[in-house]
Amino acid sequence: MTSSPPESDLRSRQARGMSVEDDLGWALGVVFRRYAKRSAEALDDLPGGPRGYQVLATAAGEAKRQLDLAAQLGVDRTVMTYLLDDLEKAGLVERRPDPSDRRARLIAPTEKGFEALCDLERRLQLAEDEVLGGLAEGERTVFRTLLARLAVKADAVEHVPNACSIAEGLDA
Amino acid sequence: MTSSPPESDLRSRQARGMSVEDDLGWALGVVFRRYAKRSAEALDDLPGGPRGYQVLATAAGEAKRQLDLAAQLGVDRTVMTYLLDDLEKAGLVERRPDPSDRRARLIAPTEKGFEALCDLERRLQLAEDEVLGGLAEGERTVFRTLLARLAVKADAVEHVPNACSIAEGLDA
DNA sequence: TATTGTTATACTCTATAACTATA
DNA sequence: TATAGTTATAGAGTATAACAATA
Repeated sequence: MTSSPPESDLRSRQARGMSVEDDLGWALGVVFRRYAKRSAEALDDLPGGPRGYQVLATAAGEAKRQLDLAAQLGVDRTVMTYLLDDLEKAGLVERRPDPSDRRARLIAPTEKGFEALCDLERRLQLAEDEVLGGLAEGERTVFRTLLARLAVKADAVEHVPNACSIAEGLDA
Repeated sequence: MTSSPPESDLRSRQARGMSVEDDLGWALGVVFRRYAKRSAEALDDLPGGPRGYQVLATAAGEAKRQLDLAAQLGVDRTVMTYLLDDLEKAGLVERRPDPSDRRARLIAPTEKGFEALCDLERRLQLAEDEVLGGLAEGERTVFRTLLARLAVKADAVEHVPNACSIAEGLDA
């Protein structure tokens, strides 16, 4: 490996007199990458890693068609094919024919898939706890609450019809 | 474009009875991606995008050698070469010979680079404000503070010598 | 002999296009 | 004609390896 000799980004920022507290982007990136890294480790043996988990978790609620699953998780439908190939090979999900449309396949976790999901969720919980390790119990709650509000807002904004799609709908 | 028909991830989670507040990973991902998207838009015309900005901002403090810059930002040294090629072509940074080592190059923003940096920082501030838009003023401060503490902790943990490197140092 | 920086090459991930089978 | 899913292919982005110049 040639890259990333781990020198602290923080140290140099402080040396330059920049206030860390003022840089949302830096903090957000560090925390997110740390969580991403920890959860990727937790999901290491799962085909598709974090995305394999998302597929498993999403399909666990109710059997979903491949294309819907892809749309929901924001992955390309071709990627979804590969992802499901691997998960199916590992015996974690199965493709069932959709009785109402013979072109479509319904994706559902197998029994083994459900068991794996339980275990994975427990491991992810540990990763979360580790990331929040710097905060006291009460602070964690506050942080989670505020973050969740930002996320809900961001999620809504991102999916709200924009000016263009509204305009398209209007010219009827 | 075939991918990502924007259906709300949130809606489906709620339909499944999962509590959003409990899922740190989901919230962190949504908020981070939203910030990443907004800041990428803000840095659209800058060679290298967000990473070009990081290079510019880091080199602005004091001229740095390419390899140090690469290590600090966690990018491969070969990627740094391409990045600097583009930034130099745009007239934003210059490679100066290091007087103390003729192999090395010191990277420093040009005057144009400094001007661009000012403008970019202003644009990034707007992106930050947009992401934090869901919170009241006092809440923003709390959120920033808690996030910063997590980030500082995570940054330290990530760069602290681990058991292996400590052991290596011991057998002297 | 080791290190800085460059270049060429290979690999990984993802998207595009073309295909089949249904509708 | 349009859609669900598959496959093959091409395209970014990134890393690996070999190289020249210097230490």
